[in-house]
Amino acid sequence: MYTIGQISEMFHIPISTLRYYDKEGLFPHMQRTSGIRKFTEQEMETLRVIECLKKSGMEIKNIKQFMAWCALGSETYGQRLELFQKQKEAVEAEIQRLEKTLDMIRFKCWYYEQAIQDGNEDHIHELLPDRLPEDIQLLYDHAHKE
Amino acid sequence: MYTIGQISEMFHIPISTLRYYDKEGLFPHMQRTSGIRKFTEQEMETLRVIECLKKSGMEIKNIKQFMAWCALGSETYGQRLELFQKQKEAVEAEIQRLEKTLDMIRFKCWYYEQAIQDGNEDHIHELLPDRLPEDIQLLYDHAHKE
DNA sequence: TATTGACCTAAAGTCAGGTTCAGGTGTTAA
DNA sequence: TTAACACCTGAACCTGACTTTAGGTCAATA
Repeated sequence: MYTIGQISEMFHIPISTLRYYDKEGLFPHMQRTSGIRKFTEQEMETLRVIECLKKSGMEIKNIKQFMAWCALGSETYGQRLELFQKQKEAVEAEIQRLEKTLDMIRFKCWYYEQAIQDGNEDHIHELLPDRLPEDIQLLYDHAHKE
Repeated sequence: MYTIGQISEMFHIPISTLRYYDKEGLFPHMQRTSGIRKFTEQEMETLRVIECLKKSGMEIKNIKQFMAWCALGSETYGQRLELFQKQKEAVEAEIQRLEKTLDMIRFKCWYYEQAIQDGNEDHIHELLPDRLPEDIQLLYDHAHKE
C-alpha cells in the first residue's frame, strides 16, 4: 500500500501525472483513506499496463475504456481482444510508414555526404540515374533546385 | 506558378495549413503579387520535403531550420547532414521501440484469444511458464489479478 | 451595380496530454 | 505552537500543430 509520492518515485512519473490519470478514470478500483489515494499492487499493475499501452501510442481514452472492460470481467474479453488487435494493426502500419521514411532519410544522408565530399551538389546529379524511385525523386528534385 | 487554392487541391493540404507553414517560415523564398502568394516549382519541392520530414516525426521548427540552411547554400551541408543523421537515429530508435511494444500487444492478443476459448483466464495461467520475459511478465501479472 | 468567389490578416479556438498555481487539510518534529 | 511536509482540489496554463472566425481586398460575372 503506497502513497502517490512513493509511486511517483518508484515509476519515475510525476505526481501531477498520476493525479491526471486518476482524474481520467484510469484507476477504476482506487481506494482512499480520508481523501488520500491508496496505491495497491493492483494500481501498480494498472500503471504498468498504462505504460505499455501508452508506448504503443494508444490514447488515454482507449486505455480508460480497456480498464473499464477489465473491471467488467469475462463478458468483455471480446472487446479487449478487438482493442489489442486494432492497436496491433496500428503499430504495424506505423512501423511500415517509418521504414519508408527511413529510406528517404538515408538517401538524404548519402546525398549530403557526397555534397560535402564534392563541395557542391552538381556532381551528385551526374551520378544519379535519370529515373529514381518515386519517393526519392521528390527529394532529388528538391535537392537539385535548392 | 500556382495559387494557394491550386496547391491545396494538388497536395490535399488545407489552405489554412499552407498559410500556417508560410507563417512559420517554411517557404523562405516565397514571392507575392499584391499580397497574394505565388507558389512556384520551388515551393512545391519544399512542400514535398516538408511532407517527408513531417512523416519522420520532425518538428516544424526543425524543418524551418533545414529550409533556412538550404537558403544559405553549400556552407551548411554539414548542418543539414547532421540534422538528417539525428533524424535517422530518432526514427530507427522509434522503430525499435515499436517492435518491442508489438511483442507485448501480440502477447495480449494471444492471451485474450485463449481466454475467449476457455471462457476464463485461469487455464491460460496453468499453461504459462513460471518465468516469462520481463516485459511480458508485467502484462501477465496484471491479467492474473484483474 | 451588386454579389460571388478567391484571396488576405490577426487573433482566438481546439485537442491531447499533461503541468502549474493558489489555496486548503492533516500529521509529525523542534 | 508553529513550521515543515505530504497530501488534496479546481482551475488556469502550456506546447505543437493546426483550424476557425471575423473582417477586409479585389476581380469577374449576373
